[in-house]
Amino acid sequence: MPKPSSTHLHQASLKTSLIERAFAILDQLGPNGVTIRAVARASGVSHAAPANHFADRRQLQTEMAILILDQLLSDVERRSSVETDRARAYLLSLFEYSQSWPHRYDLLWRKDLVNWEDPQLAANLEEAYQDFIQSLIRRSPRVNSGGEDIETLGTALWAMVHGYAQLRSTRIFEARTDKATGERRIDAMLSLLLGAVFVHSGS
Amino acid sequence: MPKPSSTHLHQASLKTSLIERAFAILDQLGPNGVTIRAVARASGVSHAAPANHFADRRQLQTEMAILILDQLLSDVERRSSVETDRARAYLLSLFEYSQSWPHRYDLLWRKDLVNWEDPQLAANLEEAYQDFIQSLIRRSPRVNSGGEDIETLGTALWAMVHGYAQLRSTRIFEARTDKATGERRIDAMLSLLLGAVFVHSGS
DNA sequence: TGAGATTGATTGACACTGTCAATTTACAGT
DNA sequence: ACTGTAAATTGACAGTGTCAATCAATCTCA
Repeated sequence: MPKPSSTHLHQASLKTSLIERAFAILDQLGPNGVTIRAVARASGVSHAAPANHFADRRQLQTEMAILILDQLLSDVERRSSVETDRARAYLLSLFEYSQSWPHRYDLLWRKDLVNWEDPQLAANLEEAYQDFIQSLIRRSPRVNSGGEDIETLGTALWAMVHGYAQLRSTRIFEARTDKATGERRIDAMLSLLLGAVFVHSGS
Repeated sequence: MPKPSSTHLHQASLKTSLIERAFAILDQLGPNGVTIRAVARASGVSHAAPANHFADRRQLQTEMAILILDQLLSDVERRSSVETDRARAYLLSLFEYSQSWPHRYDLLWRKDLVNWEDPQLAANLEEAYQDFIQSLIRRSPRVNSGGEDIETLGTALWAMVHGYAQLRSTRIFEARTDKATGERRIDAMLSLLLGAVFVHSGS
């Protein structure tokens, strides 16, 4: 039960301050800039202070990843409230987030920087993914046979958006960071996959 | 015109030896293990020797990326010679390579480790991608309207395979490294996208 | 042949990094 | 007041990339 006042000389518990600064650095310098010492420096504490709150650099970044995923999912909710198609909300939010916060998105999927064995992180993603699949089923209950095809479709959609987001930051696939172009492209790809499949099986 | 003999005390020019060792380390320890000093150590030279052949650590890895892309494309050719569908050869090779050589595949797309502004690397990828698009067109010349749709389809396919390959190494999408399962999944996704589209417009 | 230049490797240093150990500081409870 | 605990500090160690100075061997050209 930590009191709102400080233990030492920091207002908020140092931990939240560290994470705040870490995000500022991440957005500016990318994942490589997020060093324990840089974060400590930016928070005005000694280089070993963070060790009291994060065992590792990896654990700091893992906790950041959890927050990033939270953010992303709240974007999904926001979008989902103005658009009826929840599955689309997932995919479009995924892409938009990756373009708006490239370094956060990068960090999220970096297996060497983030511990994906972390139960909370894994559970949160799993839950989101299952919800995504459910929203796909709800969207069109009478797709082919069992749920196997829907699972495949969901994987294909998510992977496609993710892959496009990642590849856009290299050279392949128009390297322009023009977000509008990217969104048009994503839209076309989605109707390609969604449209074709659902047309194929009824409707 | 370097003679086949050594300049100092190395048989082959040190540069190729360095790259060889670098690949061995990469395959074993992943991208983070490929440090200038480790490569030098493994080659039995001093820590600053590599500087004569690679300006940067980044440049070493960029040259490795070029070789990786070469390898991958030669896999495409090999597969393409036994399968008539060249577009499929691209996609299946892409996936198989990513599973057989996970660390090489990782390195290839790491923007912070590899310089994608490098003209040769960029040109090689661009050429491959255009060839892939061409093979898609050749596969089914009478798809919708212009080449715009094909371009979108190509992007969707490549992105999907790439995204699936990457996401498989986290937790989402069966984390099992069971290659067979992955290949079945990829196959299903491909027929989803390819099948649906082509069915949709003729055939 | 021999003198000079050039290439390639070495050593040593610097500023970083993550992490650990020992220490000091501040607070809480009895 | 004393003790104990939690948190922050200092200091060290082994790594890292990169740069400068040095040194050796080869090549070039007269």
